[in-house]
Amino acid sequence: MTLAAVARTAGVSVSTASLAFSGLGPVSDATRDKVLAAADTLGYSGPDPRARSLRQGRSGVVGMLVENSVIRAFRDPVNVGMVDGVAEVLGDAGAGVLLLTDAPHARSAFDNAAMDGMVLSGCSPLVAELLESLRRRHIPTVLLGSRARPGVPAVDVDNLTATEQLARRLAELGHRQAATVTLPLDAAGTQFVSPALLAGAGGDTAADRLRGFWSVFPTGVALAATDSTVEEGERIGRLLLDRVDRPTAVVAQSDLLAAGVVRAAEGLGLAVPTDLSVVGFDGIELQTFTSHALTTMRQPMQDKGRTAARTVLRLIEGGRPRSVTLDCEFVPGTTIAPPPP
Amino acid sequence: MTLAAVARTAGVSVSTASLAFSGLGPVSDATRDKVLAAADTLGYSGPDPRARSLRQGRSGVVGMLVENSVIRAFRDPVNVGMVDGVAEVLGDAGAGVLLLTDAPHARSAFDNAAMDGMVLSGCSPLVAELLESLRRRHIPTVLLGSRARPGVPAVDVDNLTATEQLARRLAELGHRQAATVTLPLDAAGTQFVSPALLAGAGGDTAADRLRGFWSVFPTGVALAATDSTVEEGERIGRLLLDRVDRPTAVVAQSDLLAAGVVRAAEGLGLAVPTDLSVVGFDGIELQTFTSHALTTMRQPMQDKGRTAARTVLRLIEGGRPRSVTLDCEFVPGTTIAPPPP
DNA sequence: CGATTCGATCGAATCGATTCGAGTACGATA
DNA sequence: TATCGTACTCGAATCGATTCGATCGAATCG
Repeated sequence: MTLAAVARTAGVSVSTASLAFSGLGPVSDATRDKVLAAADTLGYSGPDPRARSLRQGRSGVVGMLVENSVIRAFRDPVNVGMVDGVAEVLGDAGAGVLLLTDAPHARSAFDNAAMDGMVLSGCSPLVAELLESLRRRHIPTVLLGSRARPGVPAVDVDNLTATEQLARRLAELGHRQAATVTLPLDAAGTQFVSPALLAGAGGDTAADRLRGFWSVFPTGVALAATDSTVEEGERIGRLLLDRVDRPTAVVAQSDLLAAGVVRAAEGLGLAVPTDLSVVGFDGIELQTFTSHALTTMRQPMQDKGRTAARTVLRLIEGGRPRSVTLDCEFVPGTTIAPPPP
Repeated sequence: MTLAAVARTAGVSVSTASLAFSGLGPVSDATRDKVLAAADTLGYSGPDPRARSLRQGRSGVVGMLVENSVIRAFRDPVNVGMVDGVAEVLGDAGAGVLLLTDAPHARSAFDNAAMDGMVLSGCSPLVAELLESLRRRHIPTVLLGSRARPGVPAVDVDNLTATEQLARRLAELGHRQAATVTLPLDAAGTQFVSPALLAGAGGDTAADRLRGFWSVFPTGVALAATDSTVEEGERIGRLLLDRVDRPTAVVAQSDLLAAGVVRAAEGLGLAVPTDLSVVGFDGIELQTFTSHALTTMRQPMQDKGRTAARTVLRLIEGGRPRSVTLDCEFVPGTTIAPPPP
């Protein structure tokens, strides 16, 4: 069923039929009715999106990349929130969301799909490569959760300052011996993070949060997780708490990691916050994970997604939107206290 | 940058350039090199997916619909697992996943996006309407988690039998007074579910699981949740446990709901499983939610997604794949015991 | 040496719409 | 009645590839 067939049946030209359907051009009521009637008779269900997108030069689809597999990415509510924000704004704009991962097997879809724009979230080691591919294809791109690049605006929170604020609270409570659990820092899976290593690192989330931590606790131990999960937080937490120089406070770079640290502490018979203070990052709803109200920094996940989507839409329309830094909000919680005497 | 420009620069015809690029036709090495060199010079990044999809009649995109908003859908790991399975298989096939919701604002994307096929998950009240739209557009569709329709195969587990097995375990332990918490049953948000109401219902997940429950406990009370969340499970759980005819066992239709019921019980000072037995459904990893190992029926979420994706791919290729029913596996857990004397 | 075959290349049709400029007919105005 | 304007309608170009059948040249075979 093509528009041509409908036009023939209705006894009008293809162009008129097109106008009648889209409701754009001046078409008499009689003609429009004829066309719609013919379409109905023939079971024509509207113009073929493929043809339309070729002609119009846009497909009405925006790609959204999340790190790792879908299942790993969406284990963290932060990613879910961001995708939700993106989907909401794009949906309102009549666009669809093509869900992509940086897994190797999804690469072909990434390279071959028709997309008008792209939201690249996370700081995958592949980002540079993917960006280059998108640049060659002239696909307007927005980074979500990493630093802007020339010609590629970014949407993020100020990770450094936010973490600094958290660390400062701990310092003000009297903590001198603090440690941190970072998000994955590099592809190599380094565990013990030294300042030297960080110097070479870029402006990733993990690196910025670590800088914020070190700006308050310059000698604090930093261990990197391999994933942002409760289990991994528990594992690293145990490593930290087993050290001879056991910290009195832990700054975890995500709430999931923080929940793991709390668990590790309780597993070792330490009370939170009396024996150990713990702060997280993200502000996801955690009642379901621990009985504590986690002290953390809430970041606006959905707003990040919405803003990224709006930014990419503006790019698609030819605008030159600027990068956006959104604000975090401190969540007091009940997992910090002065260090034990 | 078009293929035509590349062909001109390389001094060959467009058709030859196309053959050289796709690597399909017989092209001499010399020619191929010339074409690729020209492409490189001009910064041509491969054929335009829009044009290609028009000509080939397929876009390399398969839609996947989840219920509610992204954030609500992905609060339940079951949906995440299914999307992961779908993404995995489609990725391997070189296809992309267009993530759609049944929210009103996403409708335009649903109707206008170029898709070769569609996986409709859940039992949204809109399913009938969406199916009709897809039928008119001749988009091959697979249902995931609801009953097959004429011409539309489905992938699901045997919800009735699986729930029956769970209920039977409870009966065998001596329970006579059991209640159930169902997933949302209808758009109206009915809370107290009567057999009469169920008779009119279709073959939805919630209805089938309820039938399984009633086939063992014909007089058991059934309350419907409005959502599959821990909070909602706790709310309904309290309602059930406040009744004068307090049940000694609760069959929750999802693990999240079950976790909520466990919480409600503990909140009322009841011990699980001594005072109250609770079973769930799904087999998601719940260590993070309760200290109990939930007794439940594990359903293969990712496999459901994978199977649905394979089925839709077969449909796209013109095959006539059959509906598939996957198996569940009983997870003993520690939340059931004989009823208190 | 002529006929046959095969590999490489090309031209042109095609996918299904959108869109622009041109054209037509009708009614209104002077 | 002639002219102008308005409201519709149409034809044709275009988007950027893929693909089929035809052609051409060289190599192989009898």
